[in-house]
Amino acid sequence: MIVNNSHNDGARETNKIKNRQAIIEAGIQTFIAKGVAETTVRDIIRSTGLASGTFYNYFNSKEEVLVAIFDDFAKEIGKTVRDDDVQPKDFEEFLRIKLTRFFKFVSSKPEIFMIMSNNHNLVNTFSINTPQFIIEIDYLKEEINDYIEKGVFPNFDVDLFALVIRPITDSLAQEMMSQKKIDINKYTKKCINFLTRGLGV
Amino acid sequence: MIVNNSHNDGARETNKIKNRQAIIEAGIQTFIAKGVAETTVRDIIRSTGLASGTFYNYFNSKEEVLVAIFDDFAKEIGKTVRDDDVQPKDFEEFLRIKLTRFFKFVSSKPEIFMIMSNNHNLVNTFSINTPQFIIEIDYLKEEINDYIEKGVFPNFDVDLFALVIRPITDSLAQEMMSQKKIDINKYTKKCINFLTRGLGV
Amino acid sequence: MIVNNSHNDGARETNKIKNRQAIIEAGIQTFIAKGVAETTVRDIIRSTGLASGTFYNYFNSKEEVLVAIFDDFAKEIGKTVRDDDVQPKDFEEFLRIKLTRFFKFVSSKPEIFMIMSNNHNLVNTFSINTPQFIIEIDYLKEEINDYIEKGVFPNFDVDLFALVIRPITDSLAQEMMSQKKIDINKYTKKCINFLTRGLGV
Amino acid sequence: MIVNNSHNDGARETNKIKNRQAIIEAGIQTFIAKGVAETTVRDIIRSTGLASGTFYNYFNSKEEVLVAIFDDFAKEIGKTVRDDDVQPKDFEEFLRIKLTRFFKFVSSKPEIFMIMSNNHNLVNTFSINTPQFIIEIDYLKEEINDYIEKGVFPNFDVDLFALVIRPITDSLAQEMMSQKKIDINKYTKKCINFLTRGLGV
DNA sequence: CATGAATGAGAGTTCATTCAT
DNA sequence: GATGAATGAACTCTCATTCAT
Repeated sequence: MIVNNSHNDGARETNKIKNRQAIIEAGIQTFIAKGVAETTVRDIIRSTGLASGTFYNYFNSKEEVLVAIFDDFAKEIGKTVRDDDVQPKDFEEFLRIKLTRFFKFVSSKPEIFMIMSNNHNLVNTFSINTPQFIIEIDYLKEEINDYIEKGVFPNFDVDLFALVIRPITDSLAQEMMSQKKIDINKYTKKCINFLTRGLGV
Repeated sequence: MIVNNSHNDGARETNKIKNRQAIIEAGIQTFIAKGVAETTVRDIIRSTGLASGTFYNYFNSKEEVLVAIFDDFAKEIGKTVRDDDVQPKDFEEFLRIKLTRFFKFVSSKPEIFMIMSNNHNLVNTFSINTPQFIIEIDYLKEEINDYIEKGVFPNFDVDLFALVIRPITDSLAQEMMSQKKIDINKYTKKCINFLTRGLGV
Repeated sequence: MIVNNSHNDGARETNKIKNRQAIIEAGIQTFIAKGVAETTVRDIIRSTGLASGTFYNYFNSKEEVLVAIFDDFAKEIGKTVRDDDVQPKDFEEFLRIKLTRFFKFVSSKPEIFMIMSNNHNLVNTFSINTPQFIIEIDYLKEEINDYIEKGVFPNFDVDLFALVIRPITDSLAQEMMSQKKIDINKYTKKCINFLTRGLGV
Repeated sequence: MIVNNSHNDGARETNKIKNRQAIIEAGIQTFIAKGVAETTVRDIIRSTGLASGTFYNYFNSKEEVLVAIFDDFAKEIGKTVRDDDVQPKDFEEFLRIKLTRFFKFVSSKPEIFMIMSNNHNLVNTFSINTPQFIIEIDYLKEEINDYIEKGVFPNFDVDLFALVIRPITDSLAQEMMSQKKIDINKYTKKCINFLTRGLGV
């Protein structure tokens, strides 16, 4: 038996990334199809075509896959929303920029909301927190506090903002995604209005 | 000869109610202690002292217990918040009455929030919808619409209210319950302020 | 509530017989519907409307019900086939009388064959022996031996007859019952022919 | 680049065959010892020494094991009875060859008949049809029809033969196996006689 | 690093049976 | 004799995880 064992490490590395991504994709599809609680590691790995043992080279449990999915999502949302040279002239413009990007992103990646609004058992989960989400919210707070310090935004209850921004945008996003016609503009406006007035900014 | 043919089923009936309640209580404690996903039917039944088979005379799965817990909670919240002869003179007063009761009730019955903010796996906050919650929110909408029709409240976006009231109060309640000193007044005010202004009422 | 509890024993006795019969009927239907192996005591008692505990006043297991069904069947078959003043002039006529009655009876009471030819699991049972069947076959042997002694029938291998009569008639009966048009005459003749010649009578 | 990708699966493959056979053997012994209805999957797997979960890598239920046992038996019987260059000069010789082999085989492999004539519940003799038995009987019919076409056998009711051959040989085999002294010759002759005459060949 | 059969703890569930009413 | 909820042993089956190849 002759084996060419001189794998260049680039190929191996690529394959690792590919497998990890395959597991995550399979996880998304399986969580949507069966619901989180009903999904097993076997379900996920089965739909990748990889061997069951291979799963454990990448994750230790389906929960880790779930967190990876949400964290990836949070990171992407963060990057999308953040990545910016534009200087808003006030809080409303700030929100308009951020929220437009958020709702756009969500409508282009509906999977996360399909995972959350599953109808597979009697319990309908509608919000999940993972470490990355907390980081992203913290980053947002900092950014706002900067603007307040610089006098671009007036002073307001940023902690309250940080507390409600996720539940409110999640609710609106889920509502939006459940509509036949997805009207990003409408939900963005609604959200800006509600938040600026609610926070008195 | 006189025979009471009801087999003295009063006792039996009473026992059935007692057992059902025991399972629900055990469910609450176990969900808090182990987290929903990690709880098994056996965990619940074990801590009731009943036989394992007895569980299935009352529920078909732990999810059914979970729903029973949340539905009971929703019903109680609903009853507490609703039960009312007081006529509010405006929306702010209406919210003050309702939200005060809500936060009071929550602080007297923290179990549901302890179930929701579990830290047992990597996913550490979630929120749950059950049929009864939907019913209660619907009831609230009707009540508000009545007041709008009567001219007591001005016209505003009641659907938006219905959409955000749960996530916002849940977030605030969880925040409140995680504090050392529970300040019902503070959270009530914060919430009234945010909602009245946010909705422009 | 007033109840006349002075049951005359006749009524009670009647009720016992009625309940027993109800259980047997329910057993037949359930065995046909679900297959013997898959049927539980609860399945049987459920479809009688009686309480589960009541079952045990009549039978100790589903197998006892099964045996009761088959034994009743064997007894009835026996009575039908036996009940006779007619003196056959030879073995062929003897068989004609008996087998005609047998196939007629079977076609009027197909339940037993529906129990045996169930398709509920991979295993297709096609013959079941119970004590009463053995008794009935013994009785038949005696009758034949009498006729042989009296010189009405010639001498032949009655033990072989006793051994094959059940499997052969069962097979033919099942074949007959599976046809669209049930032709009693055809199967009777086929059977007489086969047996008289096979046994050399 | 040449890779032997078979992971030395020869050993693995061998082990799979060994395990499957072990389960079948354990099934035979357990069915004999406890009766089919009373045997559980656990009983079978326990007496193999394999882990309980391993059972389900091979079979889905005890019934599948039972069918495997009977099908293996049917296949072996078929091969034994069939495998032949000898040209019989008539139906009697044909039967003599086949039935001798059948009764010999049965007496060398009594397990199947021990499974069928269990005394573990009140029902104490039964017979089982599996796909392979049907195939083997069909094969036998074809063979006979060939000989009839060729004029080696006279025309006779082959369907009747196919219908009764199993029940009759089963009955005789069971009778034979229950004797202290197993007289293959006697039962073969009895069977040939009965069948040739019964079918008028 | 991938494979996939074996493992065995343990989850869910059933169900014959009991027994207080 | 009838009732039917409670019992708990025991069954079926799953599934995360391991590990030899």
